[in-house]
Amino acid sequence: MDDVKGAAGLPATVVFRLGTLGTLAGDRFAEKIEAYDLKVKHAGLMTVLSLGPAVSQQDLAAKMGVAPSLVVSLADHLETLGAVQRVRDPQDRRRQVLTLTAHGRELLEKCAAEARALDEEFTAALTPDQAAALGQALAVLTAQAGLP
Amino acid sequence: MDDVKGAAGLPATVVFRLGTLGTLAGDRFAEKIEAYDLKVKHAGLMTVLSLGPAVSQQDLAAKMGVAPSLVVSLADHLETLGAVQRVRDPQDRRRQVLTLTAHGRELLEKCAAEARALDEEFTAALTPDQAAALGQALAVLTAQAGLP
DNA sequence: CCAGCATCATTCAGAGTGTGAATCATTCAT
DNA sequence: ATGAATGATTCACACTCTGAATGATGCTGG
Repeated sequence: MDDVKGAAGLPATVVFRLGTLGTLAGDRFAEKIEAYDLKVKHAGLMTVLSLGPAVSQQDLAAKMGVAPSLVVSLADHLETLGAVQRVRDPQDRRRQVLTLTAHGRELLEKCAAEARALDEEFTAALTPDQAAALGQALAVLTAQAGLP
Repeated sequence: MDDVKGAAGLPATVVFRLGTLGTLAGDRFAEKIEAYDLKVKHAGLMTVLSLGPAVSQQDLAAKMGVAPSLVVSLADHLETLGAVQRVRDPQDRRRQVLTLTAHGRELLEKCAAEARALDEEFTAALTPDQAAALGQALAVLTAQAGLP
C-alpha cells in the first residue's frame, strides 16, 4: 500500500536521526569531559591541532567551521589549562601558531578514552556486524563532509 | 605494536562522528525549513505530536527532553502559524492539549520531504548496502535511546 | 465544605554560546 | 612610504534554553 521508497516520515530519515542522536551523543560526551574542564569545542580544537599543524587561528577557525573570535576564547582557556601553546609566527608576526603541549595530548587522549567508553554503551544494542557497518558508514560520511 | 582494539583517536569514535555529523545535519536541515518559518525544535514538537497524542505540554516537554517553558514558546509560534491547536482539557482544565492541524500535518510532511532530499545528498557517497546498514543501525540506536 | 498542597501553563530574568563589527598590529604592494 | 589587506583580539549583541516565580485549577484529609 504505502510507497516502499521515500515516503517515510521525518523520524525515519537519516538526517533527522543523525540530528537527534548527534545531540544526545554530544550531550553525553560533554558531561564526561566536564571533569577535565573542557567543552566539546575544546576537544574539537585539540583534535584539529592533533591532525596537523594549523597555520593560524583563522585557519583553525575555518577548519572548525566557527568564527575566529570564538577560537580566541577557546584557545585562551586551553592555554590556561596548559593544553595549548601560543607562539607568534616569526615569519609573520600577525599569526599566532597554536600547538598542542604534552599535557594537551594527554587531555585529548583522556577525551578519546571517554568517547570509546561511550561508544560501547551506544553500540551495545547492535550486533558486531551492525556496529562495524555503522562505523564504516559514518567514516565515509565524515570524510565526504571534510570533517576531522 | 598498537592495540588493535579500542586505541583509535577521538575522531574515529562513533560518538564523536555522531556529534559532528549530527551538528552538520541539523544545521543543513535548519536552513531548509527556515523557508517555512520553522526551527528544528518546531519540527521535533510536531513530530512528537504526530506519533501520538500528548496529554499535556509537560508530557510533551518530557518526551522532547526540554523544559516546559520552552514548549510554551514553541507552541506559541506553531499556533501562530496555524500548525497546532491548543485546547483546554475539559477533564482537567489546567492542561492544554496540543493537536496538529491539517496545516500542521502539511508542514510536517514538507519538512520530511526536505529531510529525504538531504538524505540523498548525505548518503550519495555510500553504496546502497552501506546506506541500508546505516539506516538500520541508526534505527536501532534511536529506539534504544527512546527517541522518536 | 474547605484549607492546604500538588500540578499545570505561563512569564520573566538570566546563564551560556556563538557571531559580526570595530580596533589595533603587522605585512604586502605599489 | 603610504595605503590596502590580513591577522588577533575585544566587545556588544542575538539567540536559545533553563529555572524560579506566579496564577489558575484540581485533589485530598479532616
